[in-house]
Amino acid sequence: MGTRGAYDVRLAGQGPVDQGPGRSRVRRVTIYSVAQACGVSSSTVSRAFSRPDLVNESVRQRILTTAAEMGYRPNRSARATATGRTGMIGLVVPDITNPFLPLLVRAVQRAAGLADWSVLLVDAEGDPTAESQLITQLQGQVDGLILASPRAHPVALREAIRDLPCVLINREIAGLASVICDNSAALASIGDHLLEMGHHRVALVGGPADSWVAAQRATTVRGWASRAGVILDDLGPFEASFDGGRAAGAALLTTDATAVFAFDDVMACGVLAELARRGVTVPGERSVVGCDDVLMARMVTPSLTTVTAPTDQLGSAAVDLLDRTIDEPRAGPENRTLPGTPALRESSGPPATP
Amino acid sequence: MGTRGAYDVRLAGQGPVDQGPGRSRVRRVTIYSVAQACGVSSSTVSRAFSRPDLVNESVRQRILTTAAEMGYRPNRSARATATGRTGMIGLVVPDITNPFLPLLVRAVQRAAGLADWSVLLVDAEGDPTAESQLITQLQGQVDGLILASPRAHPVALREAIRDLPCVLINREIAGLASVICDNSAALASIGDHLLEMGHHRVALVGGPADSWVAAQRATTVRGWASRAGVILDDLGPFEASFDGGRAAGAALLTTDATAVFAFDDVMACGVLAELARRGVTVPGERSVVGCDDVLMARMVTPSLTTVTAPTDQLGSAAVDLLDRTIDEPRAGPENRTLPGTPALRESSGPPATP
DNA sequence: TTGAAAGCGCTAACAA
DNA sequence: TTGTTAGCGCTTTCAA
Repeated sequence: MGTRGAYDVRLAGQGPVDQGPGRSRVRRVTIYSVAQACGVSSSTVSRAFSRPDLVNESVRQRILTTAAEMGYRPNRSARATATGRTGMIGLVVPDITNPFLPLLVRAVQRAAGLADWSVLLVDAEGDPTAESQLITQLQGQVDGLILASPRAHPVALREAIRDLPCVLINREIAGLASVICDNSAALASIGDHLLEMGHHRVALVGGPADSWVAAQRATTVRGWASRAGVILDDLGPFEASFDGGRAAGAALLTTDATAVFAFDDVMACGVLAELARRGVTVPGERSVVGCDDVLMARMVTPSLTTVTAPTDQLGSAAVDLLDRTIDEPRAGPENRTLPGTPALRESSGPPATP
Repeated sequence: MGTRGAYDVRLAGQGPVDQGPGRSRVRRVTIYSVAQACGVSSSTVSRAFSRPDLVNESVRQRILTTAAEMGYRPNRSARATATGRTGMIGLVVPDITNPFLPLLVRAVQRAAGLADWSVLLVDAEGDPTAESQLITQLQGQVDGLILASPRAHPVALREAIRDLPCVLINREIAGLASVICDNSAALASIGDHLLEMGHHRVALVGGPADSWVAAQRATTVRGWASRAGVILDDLGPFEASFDGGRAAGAALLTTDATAVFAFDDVMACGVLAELARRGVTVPGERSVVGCDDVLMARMVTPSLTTVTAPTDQLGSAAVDLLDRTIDEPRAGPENRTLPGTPALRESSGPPATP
């Protein structure tokens, strides 16, 4: 006799159901109780939910109705033990207080929800080594991983990931799938615009030295400057924070650059604040350009010229790639690139003609 | 013979283990493989991880070592089916792009992590009715719920929560546990400070009409004003957003108030921006006070006088209460109140004497 | 289209 | 302190 047989018998009985060791919850609604109420077998109820096509339409309707009446909710854990899939993906972010990340989190959650996935968010609180530890802890708890611009060392990352399907956002590591926001065209276009307005000397405020994104953006700006024949003051690296931006603002004033590309919007806000503190006008005396287009970029005064990241597409592309990686683990890692778009606002304008 | 017996036999055999229907993953490391490698029973391995005190020290060490070597990771889903506990809590936020929430999310995650809980973050994207739906979907997936300043209707909330243990943050609903940030003392103290500096007419920029927090803060400010004998211009309600703040800024200029309490920092930033746009100086012509002390409050120019919320304590108190609610479901709901603290910055000062 | 039965990996009574 | 065993709620063969 199978284990289930005994259970069925008990369920049919009158006495209180022994919920097993250590449990004393209210009797839960399971496929068995629904099955009994419908006069069908538990397998049919199971199928009604997970393989609806395999069940007679009218029977299915009946099951769905009574299940709803009884308040049945499939037990995800049980399903997970049976199928080997948890239906969850881990989303690891380096620092949830970075205002770009909530936008990305929302995008990922939305896309994941459409594919009926839950998202386990994990915040490394700005500590790169924590990233790999947290990933290790996610092993066995999720079906796959999305790592948003991870800062951890590639070797540590690989080790932590093991053979969990994984997609990177805004970072490339050989052998792993990734979704990249390419800001080169947008930054070049903003650069050209600055040039047209009369900026012939431009500064670059570099982000952290170990940041993949910072390196990308720096390369882009340097490339544009040399192509455009613009003198570039290469400042940094700075910490990618508001205070880092203030330091950069101070450094900027030691140069003759009339415009500046900051690593991201947060730093650009720091630059704006420092310039304001010192009575330097924007865009009159200096034009300031950010990157990402976080909510704050519209809120500061003057509002920030920046590059809008395609957050929603980044999120859904990441989920999409992860989906494939999970379904076909042996397919080579796919990489996708999405362009940012320029957003010209108040912080850029023609330089004051002295 | 129990189900396990058959499995053990198979494991001991040579042929490839049938991973069950639909599965073709690499053979996973389970307590059984570890047990076999150690020459102990699977229960001992299980205990070594979940009840270490019940296992002989030396045996335990051996198990832990070989488990680590083999790369064993406990399967949370299996544990969950067996114990009826998922080890996860759901954290529902009304709108993750509200800059106060990432701080709270981090606090909750940190506290939860210490209690060995994972956090399933769910974002209602600003839609109050979505909140209850999302909560319903969490049923059977989490052991408990933390609802951060939920906006949904109490009846809908109750229905969605059912008998899931639940703790509210910054909202009170009869019968549910809650953790509240009480800003009344801090706001009154800031108010007194304004008064001392010579502000005798003050405006209140109210948040959304259906917001519990907005109602609390409004009541507090009104109470302070009447006690202090200050004329209060009661503006609003406004949308709790940057643009709502701008609208409020415009409305503020129709009054003679020299200082303003905004519902929260985001709105205060909107007020600042609108005043700046119109060439009104802060704090010279108007003083502006926010609430929450989000990161942005330090970043704007002038920096924002506000009330600092005890984010970390809110998070750990919520987790703590949830812990109790889960362990003792029949204990009455506990409520805890934590005070905010005043943060005087640049946006408040003596009114210009014309 | 359905049901019986075995099994997912783990826990926890119970007995030894 | 350890092993035996039944069971958690679900999925999925296999046979009917």
